Amino acid sequence: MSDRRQQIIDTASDLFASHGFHGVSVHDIGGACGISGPALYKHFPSKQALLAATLTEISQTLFDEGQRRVAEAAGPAEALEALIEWHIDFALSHPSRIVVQDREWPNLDSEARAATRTTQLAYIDVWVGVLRALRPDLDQPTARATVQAGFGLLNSTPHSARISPTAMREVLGRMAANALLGADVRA
Amino acid sequence: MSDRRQQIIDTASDLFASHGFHGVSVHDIGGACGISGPALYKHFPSKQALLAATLTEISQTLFDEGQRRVAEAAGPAEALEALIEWHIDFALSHPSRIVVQDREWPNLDSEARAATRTTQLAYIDVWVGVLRALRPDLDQPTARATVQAGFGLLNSTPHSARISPTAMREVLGRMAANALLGADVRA
DNA sequence: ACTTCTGGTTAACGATCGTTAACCAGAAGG
DNA sequence: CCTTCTGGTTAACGATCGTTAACCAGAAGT
Repeated sequence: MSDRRQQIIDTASDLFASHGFHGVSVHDIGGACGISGPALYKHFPSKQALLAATLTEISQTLFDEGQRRVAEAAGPAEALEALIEWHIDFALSHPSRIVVQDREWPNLDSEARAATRTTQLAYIDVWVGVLRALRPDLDQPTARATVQAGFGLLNSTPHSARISPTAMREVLGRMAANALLGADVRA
Repeated sequence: MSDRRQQIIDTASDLFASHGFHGVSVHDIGGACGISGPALYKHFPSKQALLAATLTEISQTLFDEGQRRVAEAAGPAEALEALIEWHIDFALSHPSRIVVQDREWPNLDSEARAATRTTQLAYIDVWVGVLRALRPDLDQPTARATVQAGFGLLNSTPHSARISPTAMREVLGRMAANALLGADVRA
């Protein structure tokens, strides 16, 4: 079964992150999996479908686990803390997924793009719900923009400098909490 | 003279942002400029060189103006405020440049990549200098990671824009200041 | 034991890409 | 008036790409 399928997704994710969707050939992907070229078509109907599988897997994982952690949290403050920790953990342990997710979605055909967009929006709205419980002053569009800026902050990890994962976790967690919750430090 | 050259850079920047470097052909770029295909080679020696010109222009602009605004500022707090405002203005008015800058640099050859990396690092260090004046507790690697996370936050604009530019400016400015300066709101 | 299914292989096709070549209209300069 | 330079054109080349076709070894099913 699809031990292979998952291996292909993992491998392709790394390659897409490094060179971009159009910068990687099916021959490259197959080769990195120990098989070659057209063998991919035994697992995916096209190269685009492989990208689509990668992207939907990511957004589904983020959404499912995010929702789970919110449901388990004692209150909105704990929920936000749990979301931040979850997103940081995912971004630190799967940097190439993060890169692919916000770099390659224009390369999807319109149906796959709509599908992942829906799941991404659902994930955003998990955050928005928690955030608005803590900051009722924010209307929904503003809360969405705020959350998306928070993602930009957290997703900067793969591009960023060399400090230890532990230190990075601390830096990002503090920055995200301050960005999302803080009263204006400027007068 | 190179009215055309600049037009090509501007046009290519938009196309690269929409479809990725390898997703756009020289025929596409030329066509969008009203000329066609190989005419580009009268202005740039290769497609990669066009991308390199785009990226160096962006990083140089960010660095030059950033440095200028810091030099004109009355103190570190005003300098940081000026940097935030400058970066937001640039990101809001040139979203495709922002996208291209942090998406396409793996597609450069190694010398061009090194060159733009140097300028980007210089821009980061402008921020780092200002930030460490305000937060002497941060060592340099941590300050760099902090600044880069701040860029991630500010650079999220192109992926987000569903509120007015004015509102976005306010949201991002507040979030960035809190992320960079705020004392930990958790405790 | 025979058939079917699964997941590979290599070869080949048509399309498209970046790039070069050959050519040319018009402005600039002497 | 002749030459040179500038910035275009179209045609063509070789490489590479995604995809399909044809084939095949081995496991599984009956």
